[in-house]
Amino acid sequence: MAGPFALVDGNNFYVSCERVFDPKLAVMPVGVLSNNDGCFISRSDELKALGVKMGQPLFEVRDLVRRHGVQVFSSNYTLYGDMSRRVLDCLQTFSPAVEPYSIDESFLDLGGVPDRELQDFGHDIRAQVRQWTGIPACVGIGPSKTLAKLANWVAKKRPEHRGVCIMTEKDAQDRILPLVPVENVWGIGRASAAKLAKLGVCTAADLRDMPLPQVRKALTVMGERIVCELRGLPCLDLELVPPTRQGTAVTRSFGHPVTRWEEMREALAGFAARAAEKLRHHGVVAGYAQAFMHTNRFNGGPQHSAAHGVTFPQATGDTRDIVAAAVRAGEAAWKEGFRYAKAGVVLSDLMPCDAVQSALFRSRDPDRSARLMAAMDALNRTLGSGTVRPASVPRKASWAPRAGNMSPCYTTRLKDVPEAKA
DNA sequence: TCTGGGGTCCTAGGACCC
DNA sequence: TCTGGGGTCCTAGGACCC
Repeated sequence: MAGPFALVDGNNFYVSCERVFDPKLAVMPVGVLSNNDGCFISRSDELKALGVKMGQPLFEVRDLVRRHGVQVFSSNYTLYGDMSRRVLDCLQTFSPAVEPYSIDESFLDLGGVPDRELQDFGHDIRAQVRQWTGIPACVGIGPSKTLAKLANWVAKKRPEHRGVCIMTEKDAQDRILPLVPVENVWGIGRASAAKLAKLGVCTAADLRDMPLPQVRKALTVMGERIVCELRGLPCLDLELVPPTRQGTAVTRSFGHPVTRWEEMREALAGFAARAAEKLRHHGVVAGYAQAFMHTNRFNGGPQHSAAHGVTFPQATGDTRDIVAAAVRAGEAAWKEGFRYAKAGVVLSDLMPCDAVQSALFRSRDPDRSARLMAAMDALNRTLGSGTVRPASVPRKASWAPRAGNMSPCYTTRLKDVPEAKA
């Protein structure tokens, strides 16, 4: 196990992406909404100061949004994904071992950087990410991933650190851990925090100092691992090769309630086609497909929630198989007379394409299928997604999620590239 | 009226087997 | 009337993450 580890995290990442391309947003309260323009999932500091919470529904704060001129964006994952890649390119110049952890966070192995240089190194990372991409970031450094995460949280919360917090030394840990509420430790959520509170464990330091058997009893093996990491004994290494995934899903809330099977069928077919693309992108096939749908659980109307699955005779990545299975499963789950708010297609039992067990009676020649899918993916990549699609998927979805204020794809679509006049 | 999406891991409990 | 024990596998559900 190497280390120390750094965690680099883009501040208010989606909001920062919007700000890079629209400088007048810099001093305004800005928020980015979840799909379907539902909840706030990224907030500028100004918006946080107005009291808008993470995950808060837009409709609850409409008044405040109007009064304060809050700039509200629909999420633009094409933009955020591309910005994320640029940040990653930048980080890779600082360490040969970088683990992208989420769209806005990466772990770096800083083995080989002398302790006394870590502070400057952290500031260099921050400055270069800012200069190359325009994204403000914070850096936390510690002997384990959990302590690096915790240091990053401190760097973000406490301005006196100027965006970089080093927790490699024991005395820094002893100083800082008592100040961090235990629910801010990576892996401790609401339920665990409530359990710990009953035991009088309130801070990261309290948790670190718990006897292991007691931790195990309260939080199982996960808790034990967290405590070891808090003590500076790394249990988690960088994951430099992404683990093979267990499943993949495409699910959406609808822009309006869906009441007709016809519309649901189109939606499921579209989700299935997209899920099949994701499979092929990862070089895997699926053995099982599930469709689910449910009504709006918030509105007190008649509720229905159902799921149905189909096992493939032979694991497949062929859009035609997956769409057919999803529609069949959906038909079994469908019940007339409800206002459906959301549906999805989940694929599981994934395995690498080359490990597929041949079915005794197969309906398709796998080589022909693979060639057809590759051709279709290539066309959709170059000519735009949805150019070639199953006949059951309409060009424009009637149930499409709301996206009232989407920013341009500044970095990935030629007509959206910003113009500069010199 | 309006409340996201996509993952991972662990555990408990039932089915099944010898 | 008395009615085993221990293992595996699978699934559903909870908890957590961003």
